Amino acid sequence: MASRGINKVILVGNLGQDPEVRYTPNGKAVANLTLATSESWKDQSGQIQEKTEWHRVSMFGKLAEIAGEYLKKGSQVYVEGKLQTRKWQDQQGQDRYTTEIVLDPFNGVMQMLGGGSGGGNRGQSNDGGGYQQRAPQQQQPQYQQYPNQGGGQPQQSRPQQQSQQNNPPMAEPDFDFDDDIPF
Amino acid sequence: MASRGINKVILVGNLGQDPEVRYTPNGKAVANLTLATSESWKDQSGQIQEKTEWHRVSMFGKLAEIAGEYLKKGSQVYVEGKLQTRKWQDQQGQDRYTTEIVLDPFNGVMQMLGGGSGGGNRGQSNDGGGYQQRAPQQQQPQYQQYPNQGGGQPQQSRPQQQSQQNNPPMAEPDFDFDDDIPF
Amino acid sequence: MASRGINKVILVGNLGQDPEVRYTPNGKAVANLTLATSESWKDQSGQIQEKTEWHRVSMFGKLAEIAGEYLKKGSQVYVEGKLQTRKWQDQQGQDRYTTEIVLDPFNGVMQMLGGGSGGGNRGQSNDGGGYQQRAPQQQQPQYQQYPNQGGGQPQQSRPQQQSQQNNPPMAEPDFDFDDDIPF
Amino acid sequence: MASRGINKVILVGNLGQDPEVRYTPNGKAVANLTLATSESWKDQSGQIQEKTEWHRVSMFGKLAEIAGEYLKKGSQVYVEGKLQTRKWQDQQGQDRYTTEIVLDPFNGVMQMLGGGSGGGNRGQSNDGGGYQQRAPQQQQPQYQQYPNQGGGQPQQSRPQQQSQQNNPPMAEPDFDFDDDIPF
DNA sequence: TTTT
DNA sequence: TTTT
Repeated sequence: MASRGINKVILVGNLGQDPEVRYTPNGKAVANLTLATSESWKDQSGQIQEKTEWHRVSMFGKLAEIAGEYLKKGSQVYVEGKLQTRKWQDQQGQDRYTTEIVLDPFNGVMQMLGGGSGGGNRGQSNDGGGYQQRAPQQQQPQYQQYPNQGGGQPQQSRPQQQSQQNNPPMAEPDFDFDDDIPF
Repeated sequence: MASRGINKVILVGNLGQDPEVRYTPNGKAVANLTLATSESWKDQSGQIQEKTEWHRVSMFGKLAEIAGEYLKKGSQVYVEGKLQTRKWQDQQGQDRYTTEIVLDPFNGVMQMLGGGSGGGNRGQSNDGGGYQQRAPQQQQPQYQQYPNQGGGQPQQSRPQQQSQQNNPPMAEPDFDFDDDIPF
Repeated sequence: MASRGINKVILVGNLGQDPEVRYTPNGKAVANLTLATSESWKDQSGQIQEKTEWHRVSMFGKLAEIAGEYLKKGSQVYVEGKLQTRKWQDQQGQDRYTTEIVLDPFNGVMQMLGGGSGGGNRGQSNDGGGYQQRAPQQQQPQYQQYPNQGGGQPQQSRPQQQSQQNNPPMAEPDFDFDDDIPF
Repeated sequence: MASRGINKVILVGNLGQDPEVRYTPNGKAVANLTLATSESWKDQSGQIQEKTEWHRVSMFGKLAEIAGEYLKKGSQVYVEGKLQTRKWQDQQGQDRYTTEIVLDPFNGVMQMLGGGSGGGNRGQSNDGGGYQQRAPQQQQPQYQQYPNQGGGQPQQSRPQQQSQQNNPPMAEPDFDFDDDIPF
């Protein structure tokens, strides 16, 4: 993975809702987080102002499973990834663009914050909670992209469904992401 | 400027075109850069693939002036700022969202890269070229937001014009940004 | 503050001990934190290995006061600053070098993590806990460096004392840092 | 590679000298860079002050080879790695500590800046110059640490030599780093 | 020791 | 639309 340029996003924020985790036909997890970061300052009249920024964060595979298992609404988390803008069509067939923070296996870092009793873990299962997870590296690149499954399984046709509505379709990985890869 | 959360973007890339610099009625500069970062990798068949990501970068005041003076199409630049998503209406009155990297006086860093003959400077004027510019800090907060000018000068009505088309309006600062502040 | 180059450190870790806070003759706070970050991995025999890295973090003024008030041993914190290596003499008069992460008013960010009941606050005083503090900007540069006090107060001769021992002297700010500056 | 904490350093600077590249008995490259970052500002009397910070940067394997081939004194480079402090003994047997920025296969990023004629490449060989190199991921962890070679080749006894002098020994990787790994 |  |  060479590149000309650096594309890095670092966020520390709280989840606005439980992670959305979906599975590809091959059983790979894809998680979307909605993360809030906020700034507050005193305005000219001395009033405290606050502004919250919401971020869409996407991750895949093992990271997505960990997110689904340990994060919930309100959890505080550190994420590091790259900016990616995707084009999609809304109901009217118009082009729309959505920018997300994507954690891929080469740049993605996620760390749950506030370990101990104050941590952001779901339920009691605290094992591994509070541990950063670097996106596991892809060991042996596979020869099939996730969206173009050749097999006979019925496609879940996720993209098509979503392109009919006014919300962007779920992020898709731009790297190999296949059943046989152990993450 | 307290905050709950970290919202940081770091990019190193090349400008896709000369910076767009506009001026507010009060004479303050606003610059928009279009920055490319690209990744390349070998795909499964051994072919080299390349993917370019385009980023909108906005800066204000002195930083914007420096960008306008020293950067041009092709310039390589380091920028550090925050993610910000703005809502606007397109011609059809539909809500649209645009995500930008905003360099404000508290977090913004810009540095021109590749000094010397290979630098990204426009023309011969090299004074200060190749120098990083931290967004100058606001010394004395002023009492008027940039968009709500009270004076008698004719507004340049930039937002309105742009909300009639299908491109997002220019970014506006979310901090004080007034004539009397020396940046 | 122009610069040629970027010098940025981002840490998320836990304090190994309560912050050390000292005061200059002018009453300005200087805080030193000892921050642990650790990595764990499976070694070749499948054993889990862990390695902890310890970092010295220095901050000044308001940030130092906040650290002293809200952080304690074990607190989890995000810090962003710059790398700085200082030279000092040990008891034998030999040159020694110590590298620290310095949070100055232009680049420093500190954010307490794990808000709520799990937060890292000392005692009950939770006001402001869990809030990031950007190093306050210096409003009006003053004309006296912290170490060269002209007044009649007895110098606390901190550096001299410490240069007699085998521990590095406390970090000193490399920016204006004077009584009249409101931070 | 899980971790509790974030340990990240991002530098953009110029090399103070050509990279030092050495080879382990197994033929793996280890490179040390000396990187300058500088800040300049106007002091109280209006004089421009400048302060340069020097950083030791260590990298291994393929990254080290690229550094040795394409970087030279004066080259501008982006590096991203982690902070690591190593303990060593000087001639007098006293403990000394040296802090470095280490680019390991999991976090290391290096990008040569200032492509084109102003680039920092050595000689004419420009192939691949100006390309970022992420530290290649270790595909198959091997069972022998670099310093503990079992084979019959004569050790180059690098550490011992250096521990006799007052300069720190060369950095050593804290991860598997063996002949059979293709980087 | 670099760079501007 | 950039860059290599």
